[in-house]
Amino acid sequence: MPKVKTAANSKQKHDNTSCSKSALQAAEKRCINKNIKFTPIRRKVLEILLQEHRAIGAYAILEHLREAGFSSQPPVAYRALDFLVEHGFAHKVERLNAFVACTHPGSEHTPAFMICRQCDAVAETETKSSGFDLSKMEKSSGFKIEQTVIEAEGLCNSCAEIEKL
Amino acid sequence: MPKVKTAANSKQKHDNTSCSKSALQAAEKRCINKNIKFTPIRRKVLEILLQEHRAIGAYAILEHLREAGFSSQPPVAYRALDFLVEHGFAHKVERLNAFVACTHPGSEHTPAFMICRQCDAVAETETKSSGFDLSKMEKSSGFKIEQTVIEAEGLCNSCAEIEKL
DNA sequence: TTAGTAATGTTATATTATTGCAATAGGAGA
DNA sequence: TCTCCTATTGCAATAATATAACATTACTAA
Repeated sequence: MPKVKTAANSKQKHDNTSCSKSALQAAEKRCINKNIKFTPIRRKVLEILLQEHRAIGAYAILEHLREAGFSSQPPVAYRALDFLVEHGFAHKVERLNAFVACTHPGSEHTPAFMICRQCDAVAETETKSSGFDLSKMEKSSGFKIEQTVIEAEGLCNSCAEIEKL
Repeated sequence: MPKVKTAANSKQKHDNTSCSKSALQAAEKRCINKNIKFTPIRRKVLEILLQEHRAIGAYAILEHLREAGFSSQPPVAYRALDFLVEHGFAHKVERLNAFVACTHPGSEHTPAFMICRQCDAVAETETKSSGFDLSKMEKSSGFKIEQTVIEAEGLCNSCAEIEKL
């Protein structure tokens, strides 16, 4: 089973301070529109996910919360994550038992993830644009799909390049 | 998070004694051909999965092992499961953190699962026949896929019928 | 036979997640 | 404003899932 690494372990770099900021503002706006509460804890957890810019486990999130002076018992993280996932601000990556900020919140979508086993980057794509036709599966089986988990594990472009050398 | 139920909780019935038997024999044969060892523990765990006929957790397997007089520490189950998964006799259903016997072992395939949230049935289909084109995803992203997890959760045909009433 | 490897036994512990209940905050209506 | 209601948070305990580490046994092949 793959382990969730921290940003420090990863080769991927990205200054996400500014995009994290705007994503938080967008989330705030959406919560007001939907009349749901974007409380400090929820906001902080989303901020952590955005900063991290990869999938991280609930207990890693708890550490960040503790450092930031928030209460840090497991339910705190899980409840915030439940909220974020339920409202489409984050996703759970089942393969990693970890969570990641949604890269295109606001639109209803079925996410598909590509998880690099080398650098731990998690890229999210929309199902539709990635060759998946769920409706076909529904039709042929009579199964009524409510939720799907689509996760590919392998090597991202840059790690594959490196491996060639 | 959905809980893994036991056969007793499920509405689905199926006498799997005979098909379990032939599946075990087939597995045995395959192991001889591949020159890998189908030890009593591994055989028993596969038998449990086949009998169960749905996804069950490692600790449920351990109980069965204990009842059957096998050693029942967690590593026993996890090692057998690793073996079965590695050699295509079983799959892990990530969404449930549970394991299920492969319904068409022997052929290389990328499985896709449909998990009924009501009766817990897990149906396996082949990716190709169910509207997924992974190669498209690979091409457009440059990501080299090594393994995929495709799991749909929803209502199976019969549970959907019942719900209509 | 003996050295090497694969498999098993066993203990301990790590990691992930939930339950249950008390305390508090914030909003809607009297 | 007060009061009730509900949502959220705080907190302690524990459940559920999974792995590490190392000793022992069994099988295999030179």
